[in-house]
Amino acid sequence: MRGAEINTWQAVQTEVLRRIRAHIWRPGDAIPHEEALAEEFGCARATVNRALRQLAEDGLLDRRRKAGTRVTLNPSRKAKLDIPVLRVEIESKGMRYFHEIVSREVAAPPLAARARLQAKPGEEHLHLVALHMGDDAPYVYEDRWINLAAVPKARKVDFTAISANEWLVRNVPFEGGEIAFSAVVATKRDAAILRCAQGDGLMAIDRITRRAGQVVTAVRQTFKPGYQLQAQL
Amino acid sequence: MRGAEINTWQAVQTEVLRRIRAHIWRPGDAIPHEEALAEEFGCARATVNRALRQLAEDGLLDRRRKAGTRVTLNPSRKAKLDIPVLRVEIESKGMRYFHEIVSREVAAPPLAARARLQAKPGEEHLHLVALHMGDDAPYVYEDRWINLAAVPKARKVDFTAISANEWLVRNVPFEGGEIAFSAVVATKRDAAILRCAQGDGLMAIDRITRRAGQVVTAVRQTFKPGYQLQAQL
DNA sequence: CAGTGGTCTAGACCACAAG
DNA sequence: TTGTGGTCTAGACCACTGG
Repeated sequence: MRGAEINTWQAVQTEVLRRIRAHIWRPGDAIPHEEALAEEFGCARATVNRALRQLAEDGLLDRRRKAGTRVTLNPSRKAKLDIPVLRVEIESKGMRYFHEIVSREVAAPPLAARARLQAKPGEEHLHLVALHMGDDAPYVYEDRWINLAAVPKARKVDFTAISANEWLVRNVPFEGGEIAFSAVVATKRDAAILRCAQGDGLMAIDRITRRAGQVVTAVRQTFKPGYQLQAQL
Repeated sequence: MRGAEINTWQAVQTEVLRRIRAHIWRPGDAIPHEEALAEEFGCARATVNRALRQLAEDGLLDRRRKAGTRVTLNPSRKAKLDIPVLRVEIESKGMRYFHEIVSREVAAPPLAARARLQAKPGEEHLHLVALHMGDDAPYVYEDRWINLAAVPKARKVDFTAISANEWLVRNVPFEGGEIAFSAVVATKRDAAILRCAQGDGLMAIDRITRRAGQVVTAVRQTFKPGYQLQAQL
């Protein structure tokens, strides 16, 4: 007899995965088309489509109209990173969250920052330096520019009551942006603010958030020594 | 007259997104149920479902049976990272790829590595240290343990012809794993291998890959100074 | 218990791209 | 040109969970 019927998309996906892992279908091979699989499994084509579509999104299959479906040759491992609001991240580790504003000014950004902000010379931005603490120890320190032309309301917000990140997330729906991770060496200033040693290796995250073609905010967050960013494969 | 009909799942998604961004539906609010939206948009419920399901996967909506659909209160920004095979990454930057084996031995891993490998004392593993080059300059240096109990074939593979990563991806279908990013300071040894200065800040990636409950391989990759990991939000 | 999302089906038409 | 995936529909039943 045949095994249990394969008539849910998860079951189809599991079976297809099994065949890929068992090398019944090898990297680069074409697999049967949806209609054929639907007939074999005894389910609707939409069910097969749902299963294969997700495997394609996960990078295990390559699908093209007319060309059919193939097992990906060079599967790039995809990691999904959650970048939570810092308060949530710190509190989820069981620590008490607190943050303080180190400095706040309205000014025209210097040349280096202007490029990232797509700002014209002399255009005023809000410049915030803030420190996020977990259990009274520095956790991350951020240097942020907020485009007042895009977010005029920000000029009057009390960012000691709510962090800039959190306020922006809640009040300025963003449409996209870029994020980059790099490793830096703690400068004397970094060390003083984060209470670490000069020369420590620190993780830095640079983010740019856009809306309607404008840059809403650009921020560099510098994490305490030993910080790890984790994800599942 | 009404605008163009909303009868593709992308159009539904766009319209829902617009309402979230325009704060017509605010964070924490419940939105109409699928059937109501389907009627409003003049499309099938399955179409609405497809649109909302993906928004939920992206973290913008919370959906629960009976409770309905709500706009997520603390949207964590999700970044999708592609971790390609290094050869592909380097070649995609227009550089010529080359790699060399620094050392290769079969040995029982030391205590520190044993934990990550879930290995018993005395269990033999393949220990590989390799250097990946882009245009004859060191790009990343990796220290890898391969579990020979899980992958006996690896013992005889010529890893000068194909990198361990690439061989494993093609020959040992993995089922999952963890990845962690951190910042380290270049040791004297790191500096010698990567041809950088001792004390430079370096990005390090630790990966563990599993299959059938076993650890297949654990690797630490240390990148050249200035390396950035980029992603879209 | 009953409301809501989750999924399946059978059929249809469309969009894209390989040959 | 034509095969293949992409999507929509209308209806149905199921699974979970809030009240």
